[in-house]
Order: sequence, then structure tokens, then C-alpha cells
Amino acid sequence: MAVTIRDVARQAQVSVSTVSRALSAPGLVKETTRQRVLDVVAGLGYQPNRAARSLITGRTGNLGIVVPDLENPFYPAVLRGVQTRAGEAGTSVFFCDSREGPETEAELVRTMAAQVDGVVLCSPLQSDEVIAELADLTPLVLINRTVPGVSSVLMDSGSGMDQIITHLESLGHKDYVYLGGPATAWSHQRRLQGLRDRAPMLGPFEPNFTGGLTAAQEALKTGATAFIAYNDLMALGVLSHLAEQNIKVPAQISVTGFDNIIYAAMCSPALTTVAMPTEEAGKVAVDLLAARLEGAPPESRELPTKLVIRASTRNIRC
Amino acid sequence: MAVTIRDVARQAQVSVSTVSRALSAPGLVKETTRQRVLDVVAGLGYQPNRAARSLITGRTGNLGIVVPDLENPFYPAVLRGVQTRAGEAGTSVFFCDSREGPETEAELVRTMAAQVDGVVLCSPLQSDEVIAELADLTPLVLINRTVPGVSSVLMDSGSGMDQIITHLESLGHKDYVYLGGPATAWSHQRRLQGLRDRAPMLGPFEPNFTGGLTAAQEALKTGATAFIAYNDLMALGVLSHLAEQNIKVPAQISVTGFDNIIYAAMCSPALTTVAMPTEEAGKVAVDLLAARLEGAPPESRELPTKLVIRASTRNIRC
DNA sequence: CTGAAAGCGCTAACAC
DNA sequence: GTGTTAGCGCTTTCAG
Repeated sequence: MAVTIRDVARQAQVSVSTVSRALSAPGLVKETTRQRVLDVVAGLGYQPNRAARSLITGRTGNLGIVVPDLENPFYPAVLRGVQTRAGEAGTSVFFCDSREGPETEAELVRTMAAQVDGVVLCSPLQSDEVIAELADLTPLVLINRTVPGVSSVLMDSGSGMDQIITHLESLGHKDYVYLGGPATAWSHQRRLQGLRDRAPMLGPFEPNFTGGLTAAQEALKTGATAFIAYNDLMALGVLSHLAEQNIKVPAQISVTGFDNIIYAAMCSPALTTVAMPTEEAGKVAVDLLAARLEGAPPESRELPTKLVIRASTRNIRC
Repeated sequence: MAVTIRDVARQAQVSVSTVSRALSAPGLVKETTRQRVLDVVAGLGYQPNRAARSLITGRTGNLGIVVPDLENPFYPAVLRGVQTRAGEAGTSVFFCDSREGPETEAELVRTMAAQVDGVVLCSPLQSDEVIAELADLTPLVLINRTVPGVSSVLMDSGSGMDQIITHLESLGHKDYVYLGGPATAWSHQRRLQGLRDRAPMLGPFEPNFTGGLTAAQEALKTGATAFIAYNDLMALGVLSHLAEQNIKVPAQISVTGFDNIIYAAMCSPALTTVAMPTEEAGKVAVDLLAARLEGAPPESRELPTKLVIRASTRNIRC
């Protein structure tokens, strides 16, 4: 059997409560005794039993995150941020991939709720009602989605779209088209708002490579000189289809994405895209969750985005 | 406060032990009472408190996985497999990214050990000794690594290398070079074995895009007609460098990778590579872990790999 | 087949 | 400052 708090107490010649206090409320115990306890703890390699602790405190010291698609590098990046910040606080993170399934998403949160102190929900596809219900079950922080009364961290998609269009127009493009993502995705709606009817929207398409393949076909029919993809994965699909059709990017058509996933810099031509503060968003989400656990009211934070100009966009006159 | 087993017992007019049995040892209770209990459970929405349960059983019902680099799509794929199989068993999974840091890796396993029933360790860079020590701490399953006395699931890298070379030679290549990965990586060693000195090795290089950039530079000096990259990420870097140098792939040089990450099909030219049964490996790892928990001895399983021929390799005479 | 009771390891009143 | 004690919610003997 593992070493328990009693073993430590016995060897340090104090009571179990003193050991407990020395460990979790250092201020309440005399420095010398505390040191003695700590020495014994180190000597015995004592590790408090989390189950016992959480049984009594009601806290698990864990947090959960559910993402819609781990194959989209956008989410691993968020995950890293969450892990980093959570790790600093000694919190472990449960992870789940909902595979773009709204019901799965809700189900996963419900399952997690029982064993975490709170969950981070990335780009949920659920209705506001369901999300509000989930937030009722466990402290919730949304990423890229707002629901009244629920904390969230947003990445400014609207401004990102604005930056893309400004860039495109500065290159002389007048005829561009937006290749839309899932209608229920908050990011998509925000990008649409940023578009302000300055370009027609096609779609919705699946927010992945395959979706981009399809989107490119439709977009070609419009005669537009620039394609604005909902995200990088889709843009990669667009690039691939255009390459296959022997259409030169950016000579004939300019293409932009969203997210700045690592492959955006690796493909050719390298993709002009909007960088999202993914890792930062993960960290902020953990902070917001921590605040909620301390009793703070729900809060929303919006992080800035920034256009990254690479090789997939070019002056129309060239 | 949440509903407890006592609430259920009271309402179902049975003792708590009967409720407990109805839930976790259905055979020990009369069918009719069991049904009554189950009805009450459903009605009240009772969920057993995991902390209390694990305090007494010593099991957490969780498992952990640590991967070296979540940005390499290879690992999200493994993660998915793990999640899928674990989910079927009602097990949750803790996740951690060691960012290619051997000490971090060990530290993460130690931290996890306290709160999981076992951990899956992907492509560890640690020494056999450290891994054996970790395996002593908690049931361990290795992916892409063998250590005596520890369960592992392997993907047949040697055969993959063999398939690549056979393919290359069938295309008339005689002069090819292997761009090596981290010397401590088991996969790298296995690939080297598969090479059987039929080609020189360069490197080691970092197993990522940047590493590929560097590797391509060195490889070009050799005058080889085909570059075999340690993995796809590296191959992507190679492709990128060659494109930049205006060297045509596969017309002038053929390039192959390993892993068949999703981007291998998305880049241009699409990459000839060795498909790894990543998701399957994740599932098998969970199975092996479950077996160990049941008291089975350590076991190793090797999964087959398969060459996927795409557009980055071509007959040397074309 | 079912119930009573004894803890699992820890924290948090409550005393001193 | 420190010790004593009563549980947290559950499983598991042990009786019946």
C-alpha cells in the first residue's frame, strides 16, 4: 500500500491534521514543524491521495477540454495553451475530440462534468440553449463562441476578415468571394459580419481539406480573382484543386485562409492568412475558468488577430 | 448537493449496499429489485461519485497518454484511437504533450501516475532504465518503442523502409539517401535497420519541417536522385526547400516520407509515404493496458505498415 | 438475495 | 499552534 498521511504524521511526531495543514495551508503551522513534516514527506515520498482529498473538498483538480476536430492543427495549438497554463496550476487536463458532432459534444461535456472542476469548450456547434444547460452542469468557458451568461474567449474574426479585404483591395482585387464554413459556427458568422456584404458568400462547405476541394470548383464558376477561405484547411483544399486544374496561384487567382496553422507556411505557395492567438486563447480560457471557480462572474475576452501576408496573394495586375 | 447512493436507496426502499450491487455487480441482486433500483437511478439522475469509488477500489477509471509533439498530426491520430477505445470502456483520458523533452516526458508520467490506472507513452526518448522505472510506477504501454518487460505496440518501420527502397529501385533509382531522425528515437533505429546499409544516412535532423529544410540542403550536396525522409513533416520541409531552389519533384528528385499524415496527401506534389496504423495503434495500446490491469503479463504487438504511392516519386528515366 | 457496519485517506470543524 | 474527531460517498466483508 502507498504511504498515507498517518505514516507521515507518525514519523514526524505530529497529528495528521498538522501534516494536512503543513501541506495545504502552510500559514497555519509553525515553521519548524512544517519543515520537519516536509522532510518526512520527502523522505517517504508521500503523495496525497487525490481521491480522498477530492471526496472531501469536492474539487478534483482536473479540467476538461473538448475540441471538434483534433486533425485541424488549430485545436492542438489551443490544447497546448490549456495544458501549459493548467500545468502551472498543478491541474491535469482531460481531453476529448467530438469529431464535429454536436450531440457527441454535449455528451462529452456531461460525462466530463462528473470528474473535472470545469471544462473548456472549443468552437461548439450546439445551440445556445444546450450550451447554457451544460454551463449549468459545470463551470464552462467557451472558445470562439458567445452565449449569454457563459465565459468566453474570442479571437477577433471580424477584424481578420477586414484585414484580408483591405489587403486584397490594396492589391487591386475587386471581385472576391468568401467560401463559407458551417452555418452554425460562430467564427463563420463573425467572418461574415466582417465581410459586410462586400463579397458574395458560397457554401457552406465542410471546414476541411475536402470542403476546400468542393469550394474551389464552385468558386471558379464565379470568375472571382480572389478566394477567401473560411479556414486554412479549406484553403489548402482550394490550393490543391487549383494546382490540379493548372491554375496558377497567385498569378491567376489569390487565395487566403484563416487560422495560420503550421501548414499554412509549409504549403506552396505559402498561404496568406489570418493568425489566430490559439495558444494564448487556451491559456486565457484556463484563467477564466480559474476565476469562475473563485466565484468571479462570467467574463468575455477578445484576443486580436493579425494578417500574415505570404505568397498566395498578389497584385491583380501582375 | 448532488444525489447520493443513500437517496437512491431510500427511494427504492433498499439498502445502500443493494444499490451498489445493482450498479456494479448486477448478478448479485434479484432482477426485480435491480430494475427498481435502476428506475430510481434514472429518475433521480444519480451518478456515482468517482472519488468515493476510487478511494475504496483504488482504481481511477482514467488513463493517461503523453506524446512528444502534438503538432505532428501523427500523434493526434494516435490520440483519437486511444480516446475511441477508452470511451467504449467508460474510461477518460488525460493528455499531455512533452514537447520533445525527455525529462518533461518522465515528469509528466510521474505526475499522471497518481491519478490514472495506467499510461500510454508515445515514442519516448528516454533511456530504457528510466522507462523501466516509470513502468514500475504505473502500468505502462509504449508506442513505437520496446523496453524489456514493458508492453508495447509497434508499427513495422523496418518493413516500411523496405517497401520504400523496393519502390525506388523499381523506378530505377540507385542513388538515394536517408535523412535521419533523432538518434534516440526507436523508429529511427528501426528504419535504419530496414535500410540495411543500402543507402547512406545523413543527419540526425529534427523530426519536423525545419529539420527537413536543413536536411534538403545537405542531401542536395550528395547528388542523390531520391531523398528518403525520416518522417512526413521532414519530407514537407524537403519539398519546400526544393521548390524554393526551383528543383522539380519528382522530375529531378524523388522524395518519400513516413507516417502518411493528412498533409502528405494535401501538399504538392502529394507525398509517397509509408502509412502507419496510428489510430489502430492507439486502440491496441488501450487494449494492452486493460490486459495489464487484469493481471496479464507485458506483451508486444507489431502492426503492419503500407507504402502509399503518390506523386513525389517517379521513374528516374522520365 | 439483502442489510448493517466498517472503513478507504483525507480535510475541516471544534477543542485545547 | 496543534490534536481529536467526524464524516465525504462509496464498496465490501460479514451476518442473516
